[in-house]
Amino acid sequence: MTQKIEKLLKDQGVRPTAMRILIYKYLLEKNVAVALTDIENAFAKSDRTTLYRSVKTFEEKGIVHQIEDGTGIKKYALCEDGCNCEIDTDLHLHFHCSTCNETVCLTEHKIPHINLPTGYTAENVNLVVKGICDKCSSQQKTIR
Amino acid sequence: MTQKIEKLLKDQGVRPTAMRILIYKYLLEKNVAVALTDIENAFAKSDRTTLYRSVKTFEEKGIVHQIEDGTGIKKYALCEDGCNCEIDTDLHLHFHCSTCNETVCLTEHKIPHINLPTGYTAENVNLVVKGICDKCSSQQKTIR
DNA sequence: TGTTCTATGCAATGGAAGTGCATTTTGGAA
DNA sequence: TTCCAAAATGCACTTCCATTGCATAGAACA
Repeated sequence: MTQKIEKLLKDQGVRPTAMRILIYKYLLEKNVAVALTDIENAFAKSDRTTLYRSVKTFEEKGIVHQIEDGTGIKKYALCEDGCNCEIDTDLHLHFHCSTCNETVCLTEHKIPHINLPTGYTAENVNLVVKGICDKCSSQQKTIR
Repeated sequence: MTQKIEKLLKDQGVRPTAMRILIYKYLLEKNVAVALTDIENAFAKSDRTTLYRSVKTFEEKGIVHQIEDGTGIKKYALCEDGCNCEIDTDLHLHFHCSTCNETVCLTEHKIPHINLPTGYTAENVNLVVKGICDKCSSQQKTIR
């Protein structure tokens, strides 16, 4: 496992330090997009700056992508296999649950093509749906 | 003009103070979504808190809507006539220009219906396209 | 006119992102 | 193996924006 991650990081041109491997593992086991603060809380021993810069590096090397989920807090999630973060092919929508406050990547849901007025050029599309996620809505049912 | 705004505010249950009328006028003449800082710069005389709370009140009363354009800075724009900020009817997309840094509401462009996985309920949809706006792209042409 | 509710202004707080610099660690060359 | 240079880490700050508490000014209404 660790070796796989190590190889993966190396392949992307990122030195597989102990901390980075841990961060990668953390992102892997969380299936939601996480904020820097989340990572910080998970690794109280490490400094925020290290985490910040590690994630930044991951982002530059195409290992994670940043998500703006409308909360104003930047979230990060691992890219899918073969993701180039390219417009019209890789862009999926994100769902932000207003109950549990988690943001998930709905990678199978591609963003439909958007027609813009003349003169406008799109470089990036960000689609966030806010509502209640499946976990929260099923919990609600159970309680009642 | 001022009287129209005054009536409009009253109708929405907002006391039409001098400051609020000015803010409303400002939002009206800007056809882009503005940040609190923008309003602050436009009215250096007034306190940031006043502006903050005025806009907040506007938002609560359905006079403006808040926009998350992916910059992490909250933007505000006047609601269209008859806008209820309702899903599937009023939701339009926003365009953020990475050159001039302005965010416009493309109100005529409604967001296509999104199919979510089972268990997910949508309350709100936010679609932001980032790229170059018409003004900036035509300027570029002119320069070259 | 007086009372009460609302709006305003000032000061301060808090959260998150980002930077500069010193120190440690790591990988590779000698 | 040892040493050097580059990269990573940790600490201390800074900045920017959002938000709140409290005291004061102002408006509406009895």
